[in-house]
Amino acid sequence: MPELPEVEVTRQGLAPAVVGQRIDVLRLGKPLRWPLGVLPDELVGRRVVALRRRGKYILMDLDRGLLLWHLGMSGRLDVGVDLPPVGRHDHVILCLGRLQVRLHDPRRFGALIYAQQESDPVVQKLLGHLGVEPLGDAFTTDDFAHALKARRGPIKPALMAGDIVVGVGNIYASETLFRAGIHPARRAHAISRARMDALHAAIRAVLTRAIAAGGSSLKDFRHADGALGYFQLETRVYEREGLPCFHCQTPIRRVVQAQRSTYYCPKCQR
DNA sequence: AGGGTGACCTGTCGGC
DNA sequence: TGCCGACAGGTCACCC
Repeated sequence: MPELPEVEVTRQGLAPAVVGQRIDVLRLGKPLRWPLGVLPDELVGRRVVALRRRGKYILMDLDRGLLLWHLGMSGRLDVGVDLPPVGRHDHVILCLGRLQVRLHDPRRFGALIYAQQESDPVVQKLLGHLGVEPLGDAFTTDDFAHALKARRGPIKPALMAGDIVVGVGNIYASETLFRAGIHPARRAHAISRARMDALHAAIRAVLTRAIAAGGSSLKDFRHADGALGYFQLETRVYEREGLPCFHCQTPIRRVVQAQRSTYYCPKCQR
């Protein structure tokens, strides 16, 4: 579910509540994608120092070590002092004083991992191969064009792979390609430099706008405080198969690429 | 090395 | 109503 905007909105909502707080209890429910890597009891007493984001991971820095959170496809973090009773899909419960943080994840593709430091092999295995942050200064048009030139496959899976640029998942890949007027099956290296630049700009614009809208709440996603995101009201092609393109009225098409649905306008995108 | 595929897990929805 | 397949925001290991 959560792509970069949803993870960033989650981080922003969680940070003011948990930074400076001390972990009193950590309870684990059904197993997630990977084991925690430490006994929960050993984390008791540690203090949350900062919350960062790298791609779709949330890095929770503790006064000793760090916790790496991932929301998978269906995960969300709920935070509050008065949350409803624990449900069957609340697989991690973190108590910080009266405050609770819960990882709610029906499909359990999410993860919570502990490491002593960011340079640990466990962390590097997950983060080491990631591309640049799309909203940072390191995401330049020159580097982006250079990386795309080295890809012979279709642009949409290349965009989602995460080794060129992070955070663009299935919704935002379709949306950014629509806004840049690029057909999702176009070979990456064959896109003109001008259109690569347009895609670069679209990635920044769409992700920035999606964060401002609070992310996309399709099924499970909610902010840490339970609020919904509204970017799904602004999508132009995603899940709009057969509906008229907002620009030219041509019916939006759905195709499958690398086993994921792709939505595009056959007239506006070439 | 890039790119495709299956796997992980649970829930929902549409068709018969 | 019940069953069955398709599909859902991610990403890893594995194959060529």
